[in-house]
Amino acid sequence: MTGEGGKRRYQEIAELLARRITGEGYRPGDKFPTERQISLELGISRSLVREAFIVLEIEGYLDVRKGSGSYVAAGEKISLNVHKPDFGPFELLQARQLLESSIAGFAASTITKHDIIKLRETLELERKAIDNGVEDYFADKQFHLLIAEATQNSVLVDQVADLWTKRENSSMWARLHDRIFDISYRTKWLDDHAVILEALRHRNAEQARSAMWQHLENVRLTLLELSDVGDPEFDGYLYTPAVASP
Amino acid sequence: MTGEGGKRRYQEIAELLARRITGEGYRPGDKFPTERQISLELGISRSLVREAFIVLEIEGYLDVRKGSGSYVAAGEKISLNVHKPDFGPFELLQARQLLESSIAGFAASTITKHDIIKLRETLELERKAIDNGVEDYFADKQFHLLIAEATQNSVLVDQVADLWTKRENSSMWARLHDRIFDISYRTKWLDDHAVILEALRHRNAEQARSAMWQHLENVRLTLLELSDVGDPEFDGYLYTPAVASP
DNA sequence: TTTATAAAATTGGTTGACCAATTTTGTTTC
DNA sequence: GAAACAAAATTGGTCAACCAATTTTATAAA
Repeated sequence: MTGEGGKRRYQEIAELLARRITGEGYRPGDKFPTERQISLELGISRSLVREAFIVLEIEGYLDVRKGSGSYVAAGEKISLNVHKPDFGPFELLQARQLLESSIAGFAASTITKHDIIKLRETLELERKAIDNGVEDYFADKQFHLLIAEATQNSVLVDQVADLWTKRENSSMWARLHDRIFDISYRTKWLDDHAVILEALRHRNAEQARSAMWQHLENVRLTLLELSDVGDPEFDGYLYTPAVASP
Repeated sequence: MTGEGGKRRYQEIAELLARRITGEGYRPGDKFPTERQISLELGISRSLVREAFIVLEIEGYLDVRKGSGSYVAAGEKISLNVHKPDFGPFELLQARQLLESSIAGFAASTITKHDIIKLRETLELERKAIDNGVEDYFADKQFHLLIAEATQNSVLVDQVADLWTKRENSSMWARLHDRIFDISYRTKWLDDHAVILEALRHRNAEQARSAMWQHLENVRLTLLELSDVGDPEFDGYLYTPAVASP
């Protein structure tokens, strides 16, 4: 705790002032000396005092108000909001439609026999999952990632994986997932996947691109139906289908 | 105790930087940009950045050393990003060519007057940077990010930002950057940017897509010339130009 | 070439000056 | 005397300049 010669100056000042707050009968709401008063008293610059005040503020000792002064706080530590942005389902789908359709088109020119085999296996896995009433979307995700891998470009794989991470972290998407009981649409999406794979197998870029686009458009339309349009965060009307060049 | 509008400035900056540390693949011990670099990047004074650094140090994100710099600290706050993938320059360029050309095409249909103004300002900033012999690529990056923002889709912005993060973390790219002395090609790239902006201004999707593709193709060709083809990690022959549908 | 040393550049540390929001004080008006 | 308004003082907010520790680079010696 102490003894380290390399301790930063503002820390020492902060500890000194913290002791003063806890030990000299200050009560929450009481006015604390101003930055200038402390700097004058300790014979140091105000910036240094200010840095110490910042420590005391996030530690929950002080409440600093511009133009007014600093006041003793109740003692709740301030926590940083490090949360990553929360993307809406339809904003995500618009982005996926644009990016993944391009990726599928490119993959048609780079896909290998091995990629096709793995895609076929994943498609079979999807079919079984639906037959067995499995709820998760593991195979679905796997299918889309495999297409990215078929480009032989790990940046594109990483980008698609990131899109799925964004989906999994989307609070709105989670809410939407709870409303989905019917699984009839899953067979429809499975058919979509089969069409995509067939286009890739023929190395037909335009068909692959178009099939992926249509697949995500089908997903979008289904989600639009299943959505609670009354939800204030509903973003289905904000994001229209995306194409690189109409 | 919620997100009141009157949040203090240093706290917002601290949160921004904390997100950067947790979200951009930083590992304990990694060097973090200096106070001056951040202040320049964000266009604020160093004191403000310094206050944010103090918060980050207290919260266990950073380890600040006088005369040396700031380093990502080891602690529970830092998620163990065990793997920090290192992408090659040409693999990155191939991905960017595919994705950013699609994004530029889409942006042509969504761009606003305000977006165009900001793009024009950034273009002017690029011109001045070249005239003054500024070495960094800040304005270049800004231009590409603004095009993503012109789609009005924050997912696409985040994806493009991720591409630039990958570039900044690329060891091979850093090595390549050191070999580049001539700046004649920068005026060429500036012209490319002007062409892209002009296509966007006319809301011509196909031209915008094509212009962005050609721009990144020009970058690729230049880098191919400047590369040390003897480097065992040189990946220039592995990744050919990418198109969604030829 | 390797090592030792000094100069230069870079980095965080500190300070004082000025800006903007708030509070206090003074003046006017009824 | 009370209320309304304006002026002044006080407060934290922001900035640019300079200081000191460290690192990097250049130079000299072995």
